[in-house]
Order: sequence, then structure tokens, then C-alpha cells
Amino acid sequence: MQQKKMTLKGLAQILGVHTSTVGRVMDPLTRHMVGEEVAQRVLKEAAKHGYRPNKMAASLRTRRSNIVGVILPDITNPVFPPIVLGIEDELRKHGYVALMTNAGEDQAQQRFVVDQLLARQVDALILATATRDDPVISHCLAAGVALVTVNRSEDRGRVSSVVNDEYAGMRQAVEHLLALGHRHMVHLVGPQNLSTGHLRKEGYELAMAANGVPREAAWEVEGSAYTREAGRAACLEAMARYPQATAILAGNDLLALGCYDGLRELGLRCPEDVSVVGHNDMPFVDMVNPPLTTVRISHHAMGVQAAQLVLKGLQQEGGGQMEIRLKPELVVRGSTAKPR
Amino acid sequence: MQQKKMTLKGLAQILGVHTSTVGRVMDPLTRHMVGEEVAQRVLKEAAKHGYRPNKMAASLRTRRSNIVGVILPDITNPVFPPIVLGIEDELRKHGYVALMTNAGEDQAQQRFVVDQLLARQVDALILATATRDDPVISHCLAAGVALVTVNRSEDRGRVSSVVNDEYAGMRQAVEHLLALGHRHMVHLVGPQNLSTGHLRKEGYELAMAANGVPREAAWEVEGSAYTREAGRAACLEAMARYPQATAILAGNDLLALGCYDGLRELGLRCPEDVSVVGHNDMPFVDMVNPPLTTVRISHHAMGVQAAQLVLKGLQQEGGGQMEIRLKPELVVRGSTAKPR
DNA sequence: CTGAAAGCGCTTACAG
DNA sequence: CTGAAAGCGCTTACAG
Repeated sequence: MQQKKMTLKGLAQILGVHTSTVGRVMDPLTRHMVGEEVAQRVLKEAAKHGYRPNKMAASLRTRRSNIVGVILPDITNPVFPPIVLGIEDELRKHGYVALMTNAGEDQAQQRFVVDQLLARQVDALILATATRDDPVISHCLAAGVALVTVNRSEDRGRVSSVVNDEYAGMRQAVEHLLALGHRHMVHLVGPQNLSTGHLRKEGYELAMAANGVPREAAWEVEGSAYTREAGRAACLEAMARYPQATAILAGNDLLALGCYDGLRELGLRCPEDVSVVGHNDMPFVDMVNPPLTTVRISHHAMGVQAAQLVLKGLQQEGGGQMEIRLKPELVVRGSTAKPR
Repeated sequence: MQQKKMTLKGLAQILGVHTSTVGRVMDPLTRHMVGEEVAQRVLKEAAKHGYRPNKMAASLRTRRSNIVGVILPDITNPVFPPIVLGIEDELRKHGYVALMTNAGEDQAQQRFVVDQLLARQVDALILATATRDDPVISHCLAAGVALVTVNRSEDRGRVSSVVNDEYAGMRQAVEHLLALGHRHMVHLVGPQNLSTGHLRKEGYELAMAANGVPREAAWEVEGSAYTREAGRAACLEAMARYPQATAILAGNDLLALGCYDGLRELGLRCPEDVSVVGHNDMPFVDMVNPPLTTVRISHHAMGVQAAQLVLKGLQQEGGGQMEIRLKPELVVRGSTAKPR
């Protein structure tokens, strides 16, 4: 049963034709160059031996691997799988595959992973790891590989990106709380080295100002990372510093879930004592207690767009960078209510 | 800045030595074959040009790609990311990379993905998609690629696997409920074409029998898939068929979460009216309402073991198949209590 | 319509 | 210690 690996040369030998003839038949685009009867014989023999062209050899020759590398900071964070799905779905349509690797947040490790992927001749890279000022991006740029960031962007605008419209999301969240009657809210700020954390903070300040809230009443507390534990710690600090607060705007859902932990420790109820809003609408946040009000971000669509963008960049070298911003949508659930 | 791609030949030309000399220097294992001064000159020039060996070319020559393909049924199911992480961590240690793709549960699509990976010359495959009787595995076997299944196994034992000890997990869950005093429980059976669903069902029946529960009192209801929606539907059916039931043993956490939906619809409280136990301990099930009692499965460790196993298989061709069973652990939370 | 040849960038026995 | 040569499995201009 175990088939010996068949090659073009092997088939050509069996059939008594030249390898280039067999090669032409195997590629649908060049098949028409070969006589009908010959083509049929070749196809039949190939099928018989379960011939599978060696794409590595083809890539070596054509200098295109049809592989796009995808670098993730943390695959166990539920926002990334949908992005990955979107990327894969779109790439597959165009004959590309994704080679995705989890690099963590450590930049030395990320650089190592980038080098690994470049050594494997990826045609392009999609980074979900971008920081606002990212030496890894500089590294990629220096290597001259096609590049797109997804979910996060860098500040300098050297590379195209597909991101969420963070201002729009924050504005919806802020106005939802204001409409409920909240006058004392705290923004649990996400990491400032990431565009998401930074833009949500700016978005919060802009939205508050736009609604006439004085700057000194737009309270903020720093979260050290996008984790549940950081959310818990920041929540404790927030409620210590601003005991009058009746609502928390968390930088993302993980931070929001951490707030649930923190509030519970403090003996405060959500939403009766404190309302909580998250960001992302990750899976299952509708099942936590209470169901989380959150800004829904279109992660799958983001992946699709990122793939399209990177493939486009592959075709027309240059052409300028762009940023695609997807609109978020506030999903109101049980974690927000009128202030006591 | 944008570096022209440097090759062995290019370097050799610049340095006035033969490509094979440069090649020997670039590989730490053969570096000692070259004179110290020459080696230093080569290294310096390589660094200056940011030389990065083309692994595709090397693979073509050596016939080893150092790539392991990983095929997933659903990356958005939270059990898989930790497995993937474990696989990647372990492979990286040995100089391999994972080429993972989401193939869905559709077998035609899976076969297509397998062919893609084989065409890209992966050295081995790790399947997280295995069904008990799996034509895709036959396909892989016919192609003669090294193979391991993870999380799920096939019935015929043709391929090595790393799985959870399902009997042990179910036994803990059943005995926990019996100890609480439950006498009327329903097993919400997972898909029977998957080893997990099948073995958990058998494990349930064995555990009940071992504890003296007559066969006809070991109630079961089929869930059509491992999804929240299937769990909801099966829960409704279960409570209609067995209104006396005071506990549900769900085939996995997704089904268990679906039970929460179903119970809510029926106006039943968990755990006061009905206790629920899940399987997997996926992220955040400690945060749902009520926190889910569930069988914790070591997904990350499963990934690590699978990677080790597949690499071992790569070294010593043949050597017989084996199954590695990891021990689960029951995590008791708020979704189980004494029956009313 | 088909063939002969060169070459993608490596590795590795074989000489010397 | 270094070089010359062959070859991994393809693709693709160039002939005829």
C-alpha cells in the first residue's frame, strides 16, 4: 500500500516522454500545450501512482512558496482563533496556506520566529503581535518581506494594517454608560505599548470630552496586561482610588472578567454596585455572571481583510500603505445597569 | 536597507572560496571541518549581508523539511489552542516547526488539507481530527507519512495516539455525583463517531455498573455534536424524557454550557434543581453562572506528548504503535450540589 | 506539440 | 582543510 514517492522524472521514464511534457500536463494552466492523447496517458499514469507534485521543488524554482506566515502573541487568547480562521479561509481561496506560529509577547522570540519563517521562504507575513513602536517590524521591513499587521497597528504607519475602529467602540461604550445615568466611571486602561490599549484610552478621553465631561472626571487606572489577573489587580486599585465610581470600562474582556473577581473580593455586586463593560465580545462572555456588556469586534472579518490586503501587496509591489478600520458594535447584556 | 537575498554561491564568490566551504561553515555541525581563519571570514561576511540559508533548498536536497503538519477540526474550540501550544513548544526544542491548519470536521476538506501538507513535504502529521473509523487516516497511511493522533484516537489502533483517560474521568464524575446523593442522572452523550464521545459513554456505563447502579437506570441522551446548541437541545430532550433526573453528565463543556441554556428555558435552576458536570475544563468555565464542575483534561501536556511521539516515530521507523493516556482530574465547582 | 538544457539554493560523498 | 561535481524535483525560456 505504502507508495514509493513518484516524481516527474519517474513518470516521464515510464511513459517514454520528456519530464517537461509531464510537467506541462500536471499544471492546468499549461496543459493545453500538450496533445490530448498524451495528456490523458500522463494523467492516468500519475493517478495510478498517486503522484503529488513536490511544491518545495516548485517553490525553489519559481521563488514563490505560496505560504503566508502568521505570527500570534497568544493563541489561547480567544480573540485570535477567529482571526486565524478568517486568514486561512481567505488564503485558501487563493491557493495560499498559512504557516502560523505562536511567538508570545517576547520580542527576541518573535524575531527568532520571523527568521524561521523567512528561512522557510514565506511570501509574506501577517503580524498579530505588533506594538506601537516595534523593532520586529523594522526587522521584517529590512528583510524586505511583504507585511501586514492585524488587530494591532504600529504608530509610524510603515505597514498596512487591519484593525478595529477603537474610537468608535469606546464612544459607544461611554455613551451607553452616560445614557444609563453614570457620572463616575473609570477606564481600566490596557497596555499602552499596544495600539488597542492606547487608542481605547484616547477614544475614552475623546468620548468623555465630546459629551461634556471635564477632563479631571475622566478617571483612569492602568492595567499591566490584557489578562484576567491584571484586571483583578487594577479593579482593586480603581475602587480604592475612586470609591464613588459606579462603572468600569475595561480595556478588554479579560480585564473585565478580572474585574468580576476584584469586585467579588470587595463584596461589590455587578451591576447593582458597579457596571462593567468589556471589549472584544469573546466567546462565552454571554455566559458569565452577569453576562458581559461589551464592544463586539469583528475578528473573523479582520482576518479575511488582512489576508486580502497581504495578497494584494504581493501582486502590486509598493502602492502605499493603508489602514482598514472595521466598525465595532456594542452588545448590551447584564453587566451594565443604572447606577444605584 | 532592503537587503538583496544572499546565497551560498554569492558569498563564496565574494570571498573567493568554494560554495561547499561556505556551506560547511554555516552548519555548526560541519564547521569544524573548516580552518579557523576561513570560518571567521565567512561568518563575518554572512552576517554583513544578513545571509539566511534557504531551508527549502536544503529540504529538497536532504529530503527532510523539519515541518510537522497539524490538522485541527475547529481552532475556535478552546480545547485546541493549548494542544497546539504544547505541540509547538516541544517541536521548537527539536528544530521543527508546526504547520497547522484548520480543516473543519468535513472529511473531504480534511483529505484536501492532508494532500496540501504532503505536497509541502511535511515530515509527519499530527491529527486532532481523528474519528473512530477514519478514511483520512487510511489516506495518510497509504501515503506513508509518519502519523500520530492527539485528543482523539481511531478504533483500529493503526496509529499511535495521545489521549485522555476517558474511563478514569467519567468514573470520577459519576462517583462525585453518587457521593452527593444523586440517584437519577443522565449522560448527555457526545458524538459516537469520536473516541471521546464513545469512550465517555462506555466509561459512564462502566462506572455506573461498578457502583451497583442497574443498567436501565443509567440514562442516556444523544447530543448531535460538541456544541452549545446541541447541548441545549439534548438537555431539553433529557428533561422531557427523564423528569426525575437531578444531574446531567455532559460529554464536554460546550454541551454542559448548552445545558445551562436549556435549564434556564425550562425554568430549572442549576445546581438547586439539576447538577451539571462537564468535560475539559476549558478556559473561563470557572466564571460562568454557576461555575462549572468539570473533568480537567491536560491539553497542553497532550500536545507535548504528541510532538514527542511523532518525533520518536520519525527516528526509528516502525517500532509499533502505542497509546499514551493522560490522567484527568475532577474540578468541583458550583454546578454540582446535593439533589433537592 | 514535444524535447533538451539550464538553474532555483542547497548538501554531501569523493578527491586531493 | 578545501574544491569539484552531482543531484534533490521542479519550471521555463529556447529550439525545432
